[in-house]
Amino acid sequence: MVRITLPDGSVKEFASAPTAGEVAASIGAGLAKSALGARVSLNATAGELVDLSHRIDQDAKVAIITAKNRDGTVSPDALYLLRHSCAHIMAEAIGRIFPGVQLVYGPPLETNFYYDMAFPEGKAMSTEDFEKVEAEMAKIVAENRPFTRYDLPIDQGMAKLQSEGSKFKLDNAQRAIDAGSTALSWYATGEPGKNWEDLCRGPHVPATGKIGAFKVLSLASSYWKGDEKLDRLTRVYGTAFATKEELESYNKLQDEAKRRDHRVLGKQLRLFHIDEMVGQGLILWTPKGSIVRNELQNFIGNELRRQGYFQVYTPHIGKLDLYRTSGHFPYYRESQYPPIVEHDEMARLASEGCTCGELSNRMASGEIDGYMLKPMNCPHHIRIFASEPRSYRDMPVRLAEFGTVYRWEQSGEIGGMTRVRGFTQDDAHLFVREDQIAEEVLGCLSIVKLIFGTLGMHDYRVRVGLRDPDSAKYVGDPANWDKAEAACRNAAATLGVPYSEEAGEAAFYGPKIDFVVKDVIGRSWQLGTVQVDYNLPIRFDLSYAGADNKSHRPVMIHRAPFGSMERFVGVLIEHFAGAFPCWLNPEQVRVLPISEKSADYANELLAALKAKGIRATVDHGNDRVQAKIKIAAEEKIPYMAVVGPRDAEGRVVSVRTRGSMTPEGANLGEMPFDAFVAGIAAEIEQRLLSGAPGTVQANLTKPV
RNA sequence: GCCACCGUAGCUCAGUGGUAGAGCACACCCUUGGUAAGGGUGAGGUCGAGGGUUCAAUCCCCUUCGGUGGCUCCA
Repeated sequence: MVRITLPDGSVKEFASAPTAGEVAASIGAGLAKSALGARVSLNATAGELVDLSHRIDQDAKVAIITAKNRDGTVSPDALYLLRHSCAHIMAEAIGRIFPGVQLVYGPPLETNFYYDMAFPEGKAMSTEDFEKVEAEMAKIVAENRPFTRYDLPIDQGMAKLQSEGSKFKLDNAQRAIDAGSTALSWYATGEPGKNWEDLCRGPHVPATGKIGAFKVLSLASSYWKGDEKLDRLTRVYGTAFATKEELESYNKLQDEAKRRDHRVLGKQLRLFHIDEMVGQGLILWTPKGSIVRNELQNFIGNELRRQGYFQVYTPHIGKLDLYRTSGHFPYYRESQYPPIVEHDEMARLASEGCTCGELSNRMASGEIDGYMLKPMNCPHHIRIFASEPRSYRDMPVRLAEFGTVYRWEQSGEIGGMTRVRGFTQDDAHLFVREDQIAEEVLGCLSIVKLIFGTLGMHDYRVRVGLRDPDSAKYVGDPANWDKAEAACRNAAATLGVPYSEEAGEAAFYGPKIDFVVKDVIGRSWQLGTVQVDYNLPIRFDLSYAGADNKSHRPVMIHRAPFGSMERFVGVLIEHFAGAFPCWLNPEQVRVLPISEKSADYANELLAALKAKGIRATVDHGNDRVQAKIKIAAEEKIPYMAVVGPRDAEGRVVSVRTRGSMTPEGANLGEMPFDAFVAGIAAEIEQRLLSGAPGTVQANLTKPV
């Protein structure tokens, strides 16, 4: 007797061990038909995802997986099964088109799946083959062949793999054995021995026909086991859903993501430019993007003054010796631009016949000096701190600078504004007494909180990087580490958002708090960071005079709430989909005269707006208003002031937003001339988000 | 850095072994129109760069630069 408990709490009893499919059938024929798999739990855990053919030989909780949950939401388990199964179908299809392809590994992912394969020498798949592959896949799906599992004991299974001669599958099997598997399983798409099959631990949907919709997405390369020294593989991405509708909405989402992509919007809205002639990964801030950046810098600058920071300026280069002391040179040589050597030195070395290799070595050893583009701002700031004697009364000393740094990123990693070779950090270094760490870290976080709150960015992750207790790579006194870690943890807790503590994620010099956001295509980016540092003060032998008249070592806090201006603005473009709130927007109001007859009134409004420091223009073109509206809306200008003879007569403006796609909804109606100007000014002054209470938009649309 | 794909007008893209096309943007003219594109005319390209094959290359081949998607990396 096997007792099966269903999710609603009801219990079914079976005389002999049923398969998951039989359990489904016992509940109803409809369920049996739509079932894709089951989740079986022997204890209180979430349980294991299994095939419908899986036999349940003891009492268990069983949930039958169908494409949609009972509440109509899409089941992640169902997608997992569909995609895992579709990976097999795609592999079979590709195998038909490219005989001799070796399979490596094909897992399902969050929104898609891939299959890594090794193509025979000289053969390669291209995106042009996608149609052919999809056509083959469609055939396999139409044949509705069952996924049939069979198990072999390890020795037989390994012998089978040996004879087939795939080192990749042999390795997969070996890893499964190492992980404790007692048998190896295969899945045939149809009949074992007759149809296509793959070593696979499963589970799968019952038959190929369950794949309602699929698509081959893209082609990429990967390394076997992610190791660049091992075989290079071809990775084919695809995705699958239970229905065509789901695939369509997935496609729509991808299009939407593309529309929000900061690289696309940045070009469309002329926010920044990357120029071949200037160099990869080097951002040129155009006038419009510069306005956004400037507003952000002013915003944070105000807060820094309030918190007692001192603004400093430092040059873009520094002597190699500075970086030998800080430890950046030569150890991080790979990620820095090569050093700059002076004319005389170069001439002398050339006459000696010094090779590049020698030059490099002699620089590393300190025999030759030169300058380096700064990879970080801290060394310069440290020298400012060290430039005068410091007393415990002066502490903390907070030095802030929008400092531009340069790093040599691999060419394949550079892209858009989020990964660049030159970027400006909203950097600051706080030189603090040990007893001030906790409070100062809190102060740093309050800035981050203010920024994220003001910009309405709530979808971020906080990571507290702690030291790995088993590692000896960390510098400093363990007792200090404990205190610093506690300070970071407590500070993170004040943010009111969930945070994760990650052991081993600390820098070697101290613990840190990182803020991580995702971009539209799901890539994670670290933005702001706060790091406690015990190391650099030692390397630079920093000190201050204590109350006891003895010399004490300060602790440094590195912090950059935005991270880098480039990356932050890139993420911000995507966050707002280019529609910046009024205070950040390059153009805040566009005045749209109905015709030339209203030109004077339009100019009067423009002058009044400009007098308040509002960024406004007039569209005096001979287009009709409809066209002017379309242009302004496409430029994502928050407010349009439509003015015609009626408005001039009543001294009002007709306000419209770039608003929604419903034209009527974006037309806000009339507002007195002075109230409009004052309303916009107030909205900017308070840095309100678009549509937030207090904005012109909200005031005009609020119910009477 | 590695692999695949891509590079044609300011932008988005079509196209061909016989020296190029659309839409939008731009300029000018007509139109003065009340909430997401009125109409006409025109200008604009060394087809990313260098080399090769060919009677002939934007198209085929090689190299190079740049972009995209991944992999690897990221103090």
